[in-house]
Amino acid sequence: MRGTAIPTEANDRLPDASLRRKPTINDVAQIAGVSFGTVSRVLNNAPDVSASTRERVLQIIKDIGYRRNRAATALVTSRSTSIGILSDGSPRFGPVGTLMALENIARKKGYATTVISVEKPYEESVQAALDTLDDTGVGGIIVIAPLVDMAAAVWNASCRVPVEMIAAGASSTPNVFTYSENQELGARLATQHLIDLGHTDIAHFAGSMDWFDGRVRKRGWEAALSDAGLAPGLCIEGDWSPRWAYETGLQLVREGRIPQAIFAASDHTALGLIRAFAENGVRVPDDVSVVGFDDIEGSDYFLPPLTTVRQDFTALALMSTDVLIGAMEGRGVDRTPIAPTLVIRNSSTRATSHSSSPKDPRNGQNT
Amino acid sequence: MRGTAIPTEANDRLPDASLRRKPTINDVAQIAGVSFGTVSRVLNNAPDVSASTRERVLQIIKDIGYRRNRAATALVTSRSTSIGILSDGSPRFGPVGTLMALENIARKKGYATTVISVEKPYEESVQAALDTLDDTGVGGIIVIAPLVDMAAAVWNASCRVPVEMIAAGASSTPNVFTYSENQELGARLATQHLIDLGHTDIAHFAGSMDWFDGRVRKRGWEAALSDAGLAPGLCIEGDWSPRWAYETGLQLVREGRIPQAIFAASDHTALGLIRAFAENGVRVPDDVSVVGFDDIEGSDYFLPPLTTVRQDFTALALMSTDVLIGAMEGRGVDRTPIAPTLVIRNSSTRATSHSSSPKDPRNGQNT
DNA sequence: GAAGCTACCGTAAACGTTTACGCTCATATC
DNA sequence: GATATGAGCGTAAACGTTTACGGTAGCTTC
Repeated sequence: MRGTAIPTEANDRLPDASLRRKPTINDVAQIAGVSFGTVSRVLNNAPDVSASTRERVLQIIKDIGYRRNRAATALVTSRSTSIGILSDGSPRFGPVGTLMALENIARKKGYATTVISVEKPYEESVQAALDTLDDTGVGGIIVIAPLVDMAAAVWNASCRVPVEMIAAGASSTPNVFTYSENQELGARLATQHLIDLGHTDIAHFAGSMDWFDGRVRKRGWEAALSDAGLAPGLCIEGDWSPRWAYETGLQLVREGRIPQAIFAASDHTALGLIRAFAENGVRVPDDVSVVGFDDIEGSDYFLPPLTTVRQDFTALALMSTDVLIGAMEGRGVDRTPIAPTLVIRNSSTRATSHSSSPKDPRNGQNT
Repeated sequence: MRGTAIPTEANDRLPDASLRRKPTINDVAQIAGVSFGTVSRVLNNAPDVSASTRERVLQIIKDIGYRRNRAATALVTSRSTSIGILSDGSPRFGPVGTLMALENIARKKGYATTVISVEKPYEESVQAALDTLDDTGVGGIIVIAPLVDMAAAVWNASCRVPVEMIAAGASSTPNVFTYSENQELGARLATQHLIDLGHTDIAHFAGSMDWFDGRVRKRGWEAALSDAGLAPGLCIEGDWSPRWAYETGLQLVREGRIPQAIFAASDHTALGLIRAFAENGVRVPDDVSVVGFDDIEGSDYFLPPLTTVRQDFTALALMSTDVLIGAMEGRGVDRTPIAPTLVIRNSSTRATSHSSSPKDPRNGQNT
C-alpha cells in the first residue's frame, strides 16, 4: 500500500525486537547485576574492576549486542572518533587515490571518516565545509588540496579542530600542518632516469600551475637538469588533459622540434602526447623517450607501456593520519615525506647517437 | 619570504577567543533575555514565538556564531541528517565514480556522508561496517556493491536503518532496495552498434562473473545478438584487467581466430586487447572493431580513440539518494533505472566484405 | 585492635539539545 | 464581569554516556 517497489514492508521482517530499541549501558548493568558505572569502566577498560566482573559484563555485552552510543559519548567527552576529509570534487587520480587510502587507514585506526567535497569559488565553500565538518563532530580534518586556490582558502579559514593539509610541496603554517608525498623527488627520479639514459635535451610537458602537483613536478625536473649541468629544455604548461597534450604534441611535430626525451607531468599527458607522435610516425621510445607520472591503471598497457612514477598513497595515508591524530591528542608527531618510486617500462630508452641531434623529426614515416 | 605566493600571514588572524569554546543554546538565550526553550523553538522554526523575538534571537545567533551541537541533537532525537556509504575498497572506475557523485548529491541535499569500505571476507566485514555506520548515527545507508559476494553479505545482514544497494541488475529484497544504472542496456547499445555496422561475428571479452557488472554486460551482449537473430560469438570471461585482456588477445592472434568485432567489458579490457593486436599487426578498427565500456579518462586518446559506453553517475546518485531519503522519511519513492549512452569514436568501423570471413588474421604485419 | 591502605564498586552531576507540559496574560465571548 | 481561548513563553525531564567522588569490605601493619 505504500509506494512502489519500495520495501517499506521491510519493517515487517523486523530485525528482531532486541534490535528495535538499542540496548543501553543500563540494560547491560541491570543484567549483569552491577551499576552502570562498572559497565562504563569495562567499556573504557579502566582499572578498578575485578577480572570476573569484567568477564561477565563483556559476555553480556556480546550476548545482547550492546553498542556504545557515539552521540552520547561525543556529547560528554566532546572528543570524537571520527575525522573529516575535505577534498576537491575532482575524480582525478591523485586525489581519489589519497581519499580511498585515507578512509582505509583511518578505519583501521578506529576512526570513522566523513568526507565532503568543495567547489569553486573556494573562499566560501571551504569555510562552509570546515564548519559543516565541525558540526558533525569530527576531531580533526584532513584537507586534500591539490589546487593552490583551495589551499589558500584553507589558510584563510578558521577552525576549532586541528586541520592538516595534503598539498605537495606547500608549507605548513601555525594553523594548518601540511604534509605530502615528495613529488619533487618523483620528478627528479623521472628526469634523472632520462639523463642516465644519455639524453641531454629533455623537455617537460607540465601540468597546470594552478596545482601544487604541477608546480612541484616542474621544479623537480628543473632541479635534476641543473644538478646534472644540463640546460633546461623546452617546458610547456598545460592542464593535465590528454587533449591538451595531443594538440601540443601535434604542434611540436608540425614545427619539427621534437626533443630527445620528454618528462610528462602525468600519465594522461603522456597518453595524448604519444598519440600525437604515433599518428605522425614519431616512434616512442625510438625517436623520443617519454616518461609519465602517476602509474594509472592501464599505463602498463599503453602503446608502448609507460615508464612512470608511482606514489604510495597507503604510506601517505598512514603518515598523515598519524600526524592528525597526534595533533588531535595534543601530541606532536613528526614524519618525513614519502618517496615515490620510478617504474621503468618501455617508453624510455637509451639515447642513440644520431638522435642526439634533435633537429630531424619525422624520421620514421607513418608506420 | 615563505615559498611561492603563499599567504602564511593568514594565521595571524587567529580564530578569535569566542571560537574557543562553542556557544550553547543557553548563551544565546541569556543574551537574548529569553529562555533556552524559546531559542530551541526558533532553531527548529516551531510556532509559538513572536516575530520580534524570533528576529532578535536569530540576530544574536549570527552575531556570536552559535552552531547547533549535532551530538546533543542526535542524542535526544535519535534521528540524523547524515547518510552512510558502504563501498568495496576498490579504486575501480565505476565504484569510485558512483561514490564521488553520491557524496556530491547528498551534500547538496543537506546530508553529510560518512563512508566506510569493506574487504573480504564480506560476511563479517559488511555486518561490522553496517553496525559502525549505524553507531555514527546515519539515517540510512547506501551500499555500492559491485561484487556478488558483497551483495550477498548485505542481504544476509541486519540493520536498523534503511539500506539501499547499488548493484547492477540485482534484485531488491524486502530488506534492501536495489537500484542501478541499466548496464544491460549499455551493453546492448554497444553490441547493437556493432551489428548496425554490419558485423555478424561479434565476440565478448567479458568481465568477471563475480561482479554484477560483468554478468549484466554479458547478458546485454547475448540479448542484442539473439534479438538480431545472430549466433552468439566467442565469449571469454576475465577479470577486467588489461593484463588478462592482453594475454588472451595474444592467444587469439596465435590461434588465428580473431573475430570481426569485439565488445570488451571495460575500457581497460579494450586497452590490453588493442595492445595485443597492435603488437601483432592486427589493426583496430580495420581488421577488428572494438568497443569498450566505461569511458574512462583518456579513452578518447587511446590508439585508436575508443568507442565506448558512458554511465551517468550523477543521475544515478540523484535517483538513489531520492530513494534512500524517501525510505528514511517513510515515504516510498519510485525511480526508473538510468540509461547509459554510447560514445562513438574510432575503434569501431563498418564491416568490410573480406573481413566478413574471419579466417585470416595477421593480414598486416608488424607495423 | 585501631589505623590505614587497597581493590572494587556505586552515585551524582554534567554534556547540549528536544519535547511535553504548564503557566500567564491579553483578548474575545456571552 | 466571569469564562473560555490562544499566543507566547518558561520549566522539567529525558537522551546515553563519562568523570569525579565517595563508600565499603577485606587485608595489612604496628
